[in-house]
Amino acid sequence: MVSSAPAPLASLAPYAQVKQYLKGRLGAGDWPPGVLMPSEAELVAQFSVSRMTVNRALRELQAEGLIERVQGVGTFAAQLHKVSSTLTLRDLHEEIAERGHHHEAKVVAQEEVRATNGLAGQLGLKPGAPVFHTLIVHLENGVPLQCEDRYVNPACAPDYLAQDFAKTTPTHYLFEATALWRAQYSIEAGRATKDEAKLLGIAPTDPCLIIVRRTFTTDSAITLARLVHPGTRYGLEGHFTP
Amino acid sequence: MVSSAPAPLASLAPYAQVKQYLKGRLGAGDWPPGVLMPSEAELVAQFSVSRMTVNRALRELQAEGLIERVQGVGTFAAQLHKVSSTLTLRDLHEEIAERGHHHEAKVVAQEEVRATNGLAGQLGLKPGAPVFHTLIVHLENGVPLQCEDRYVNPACAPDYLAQDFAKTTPTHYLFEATALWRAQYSIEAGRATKDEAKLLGIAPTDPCLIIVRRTFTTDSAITLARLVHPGTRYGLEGHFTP
DNA sequence: CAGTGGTCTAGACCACTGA
DNA sequence: CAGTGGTCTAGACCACTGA
Repeated sequence: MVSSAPAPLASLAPYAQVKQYLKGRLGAGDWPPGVLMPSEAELVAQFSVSRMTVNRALRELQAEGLIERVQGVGTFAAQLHKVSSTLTLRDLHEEIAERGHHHEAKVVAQEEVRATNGLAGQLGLKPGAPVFHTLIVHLENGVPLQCEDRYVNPACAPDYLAQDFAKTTPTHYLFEATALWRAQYSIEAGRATKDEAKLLGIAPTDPCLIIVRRTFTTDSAITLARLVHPGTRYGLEGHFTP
Repeated sequence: MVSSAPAPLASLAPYAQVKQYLKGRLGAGDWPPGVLMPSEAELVAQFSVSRMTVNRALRELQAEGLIERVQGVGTFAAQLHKVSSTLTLRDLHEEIAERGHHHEAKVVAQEEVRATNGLAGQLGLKPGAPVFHTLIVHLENGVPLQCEDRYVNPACAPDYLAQDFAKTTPTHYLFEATALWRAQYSIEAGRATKDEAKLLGIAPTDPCLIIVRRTFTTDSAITLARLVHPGTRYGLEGHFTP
């Protein structure tokens, strides 16, 4: 916090000041990608702080992908070579509620079935083993937004079939009832099945955004869900800032 | 590293050991969401390390969204309430090359045009101002995979039109030539335009995954791109592990 | 060899919460 | 008030790289 340190913005923790300073100069293009940046020792001198403080700032910038550090060599401005952004797959009920809209869920099916070979493989069960199945249409202000076709491993949520999914979404219930630890998903454009199209009130040829998601505990698969959205009514958005 | 500390795995830094221990117990469900976890002081005693070391482990777990910390109160197991995953939008050329396939780009248009009102607004230019435009079809092993309709702010990349986009993708060129700082995107299912369908060799009614992406420097918009992919040939995948 | 980052320590002061 | 986390310091030892 000495005169040589630029703009010592009041009330910001020292490590955050160092971080902000570096981020600003990176954003201004003062260190083009791949270029050697000031060493910890130089920043220590410049800001008159301890090395741990500078180190924290640099470690966090590294975690954010803005810089690269090599032991024994130095710190480099990172190549921003990919735009990686956080895509959040959330509970649809929350999403709709946040928009101030009304969410309604129509439960089309809620039953126990026998796992087909493919399904058993996906959930890590034996073919023919009992599996819980729900088919639910979610509406936003009365308009069908998502058709949720879901299979659940009974071992992970034994009470699944006893829930009233007109009141709680399966996503929400499973978040509460199970120890989610891992998830896997794919996002595709495709067509709804005939039944799904009917439930969504769209033409069978209408493009749909289809998300297939599997979640796991530490050990086993919890659920497999196919989420079909009319392309004209639902999209994903995101942004990326370092 | 005392006998009371469980499994002091050799050759892992102390902060990483603490982190791994907590992560393991969280994954095992030993601390259900919302529950009070050991304090820093308790972990200091348990692992016989300094508080800064424990603090680093906890801070990183917090950054990963696994725990929540409240000053004056304590550390709590987080509600894993959303599955947020890193979605990486990459250079298509790299993506195809990584699959060991052959990438080819057909440049359909490469020109200077005048910005329409809408486009000018998106790029922060005046209506009627000159804008660079390219229309390129990307093929994977000869099969059309993406139709890339892109507008570029001339101020950010004055030499854009002089590039040979059969050899370098616009994405790659712009990564090198500009100081990308922010990006925004949407992902939708929709239909290609008639022209796009012809270029992609699909029926105009075929569902497509459409990504619209805008990138920015610190100050101004760099580029607006509409990326149209045949739904049967392209999808996004991701996973999430804490 | 000097310079780099990776990590740790044993203390410190502080703001905050809840009893 | 005692307990919590947020942060900082001034030192330390180490592994690593390149000259």
